[in-house]
Amino acid sequence: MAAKRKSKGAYMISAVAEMYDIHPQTLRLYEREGLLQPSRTEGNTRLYTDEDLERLEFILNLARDLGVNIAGIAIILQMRERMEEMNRQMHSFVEYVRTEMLTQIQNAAGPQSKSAMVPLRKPMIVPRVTTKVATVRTTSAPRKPQ
Amino acid sequence: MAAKRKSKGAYMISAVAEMYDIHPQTLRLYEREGLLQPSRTEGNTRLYTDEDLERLEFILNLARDLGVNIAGIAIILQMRERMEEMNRQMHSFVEYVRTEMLTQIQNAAGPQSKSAMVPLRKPMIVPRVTTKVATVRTTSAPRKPQ
DNA sequence: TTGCTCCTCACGTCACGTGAGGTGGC
DNA sequence: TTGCTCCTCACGTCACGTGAGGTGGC
Repeated sequence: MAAKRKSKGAYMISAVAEMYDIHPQTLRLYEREGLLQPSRTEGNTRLYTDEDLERLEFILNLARDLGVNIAGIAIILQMRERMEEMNRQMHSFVEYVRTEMLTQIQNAAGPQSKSAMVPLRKPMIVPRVTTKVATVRTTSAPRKPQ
Repeated sequence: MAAKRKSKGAYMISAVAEMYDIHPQTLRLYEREGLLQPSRTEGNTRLYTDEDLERLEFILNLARDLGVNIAGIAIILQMRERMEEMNRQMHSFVEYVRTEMLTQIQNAAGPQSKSAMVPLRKPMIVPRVTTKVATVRTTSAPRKPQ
């Protein structure tokens, strides 16, 4: 359940704290532990972009709902990035194959024999992938807010 | 650093505890929390297979060296399985493309025109992927053994 | 000045690991 | 019997979240 927010904004710590019902010290803690890197104004005040907030939502989902500690969140964030990168590579590979295959076939057949092209033996199956974090089967209850 | 162990074994809890310098109660805790599912003898004694031990090593790496709590380990194990599945799909897709492409080109060209085949415009780049858990940039120190 | 920001220090609570204690089967 | 197993209960320690307290700039 993402909190509503305008796009292209930049928020000071108290605004973010209110939006997500989180203590400002907790936001500073997450930064100190390397989970979030908001930019700063010249006066050293933290500024949270929409990208930071998307990341924060992910973090809060892990911390509050799933009870993951900070070390775990750091690793999960890394794995999420790795999976997104895999996804990008996969899709660009699929795209490459699609176009390159046509080119190859046309080259091989020559301009006069378009009718020689036949359908693929089986459909190309592009793996569907999500980087969302699912429910968990551990019995340890998430930490209650303190 | 994996501890040495014979393949195809099945180990009782005290053997595993000694091999990995871990308290038997901790092994029972990990099972209760859903991280490990060793089989049981008819007399209800836990039996750890090599597969269980491989999983245990992964768990201990996360818990001891990286300081991840149980909820985090559960999620990371899920993500690891998902990434391994992605890898399998990716490689089978690559294999499919390799063979299907040849078939297509040969079909299109007909038996008489093998020379019409040209090299691909650019090499096929198969994404390289690892499901290992890397070092972490959080500053929180792992829990000391107690 | 007011209301924000920054920071450090400290404390309460909970999860995790472990120890004790009692049971039962090979 | 011995030495393992099973289980539950309980405790010490640490991480996480939060509050207080003092500073400084718009």
